[in-house]
Amino acid sequence: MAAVMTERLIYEILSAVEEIPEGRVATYGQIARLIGRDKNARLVGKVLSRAEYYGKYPCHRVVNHAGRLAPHFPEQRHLLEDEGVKFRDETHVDMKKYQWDGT
DNA sequence: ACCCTGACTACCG
DNA sequence: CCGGTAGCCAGGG
Repeated sequence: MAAVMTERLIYEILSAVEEIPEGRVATYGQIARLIGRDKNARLVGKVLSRAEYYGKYPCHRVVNHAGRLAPHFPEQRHLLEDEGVKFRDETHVDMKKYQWDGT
């Protein structure tokens, strides 16, 4: 049963990620909140780290609360810049301007 | 059940 | 939004 719940969790997380508009970014906490699990931000990260295994989703549009890019995901910056997202430095997205409002 | 781990976060300072 | 600290909770061994 625990496995079943995980599968549903994965589905919910990926569905939420799929809603992030192009050129916008969301935080792990935001995604967790969207699926009604605001305490499970870390789990969101875990699922996204394996997202490519489940299918293709815009996981590059998810960053941490400070706009920091995900580790072990070198292409993330390039993918975001291609959508017009500006960076304040090598590793941080300008959250003030590009964080998705959830609508 | 216990312990460790992590693509996290809220809270200082 | 930097750095350190302390909660957090599902997974895997």
